Amino acid sequence: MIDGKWKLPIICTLGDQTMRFNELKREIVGITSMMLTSSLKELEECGIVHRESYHEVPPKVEYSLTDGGLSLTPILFDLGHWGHKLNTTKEKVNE
Amino acid sequence: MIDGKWKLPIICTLGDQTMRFNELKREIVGITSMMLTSSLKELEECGIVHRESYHEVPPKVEYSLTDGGLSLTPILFDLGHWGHKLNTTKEKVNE
DNA sequence: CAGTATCCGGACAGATACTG
DNA sequence: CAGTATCTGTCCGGATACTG
Repeated sequence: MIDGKWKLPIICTLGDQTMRFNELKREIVGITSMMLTSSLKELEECGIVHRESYHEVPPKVEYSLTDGGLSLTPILFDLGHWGHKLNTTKEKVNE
Repeated sequence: MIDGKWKLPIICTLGDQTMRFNELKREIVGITSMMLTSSLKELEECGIVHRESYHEVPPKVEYSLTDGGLSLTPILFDLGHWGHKLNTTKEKVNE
């Protein structure tokens, strides 16, 4: 569901903010327009990301997490903690 | 870290049990020896899975989750719950 | 029983160039 | 600004056959 290399970085970067396309692109180092576009589209289809498009010139599109997406972040936070703890434990063993 | 198609199924199947190679292979539908071997090896290197090998004939190898691996399961459980809730919400919207 | 060796196809990430 | 189109290479997963 959140597969692909960039979904997690996007969700974490977005957090509780509302960001525009190029803001995200600048924040997420190494991502290309293509990857960002396709990842955002999939996240939107999953109901994780909300997309607000203003039909203006120049175009303006804002992305934010839906409630569903927001409810994922604490779990991701736990997961991050778990990964960190696991690594420090491993380092201790290696010493 | 837990990428690849089979890591999660393996962790979930293992749970708090100790299982042998072919037990896992039988339980996890569709997995091949290769995938199971390589996934188990990576999980072992991450410190998630413990491997106990008895040098007998016929060979006997038992796999179980380490404490680190066990501490992951509740998070995975939350994640599963989250995914489920997200889907049911989406279905409601589609109705 | 518990793997290893080898080959193969397809999906995906990335680079580049272009557009409304 | 916010994307799309196209091409390309790589790597992962899968099938099959073999082994201590």
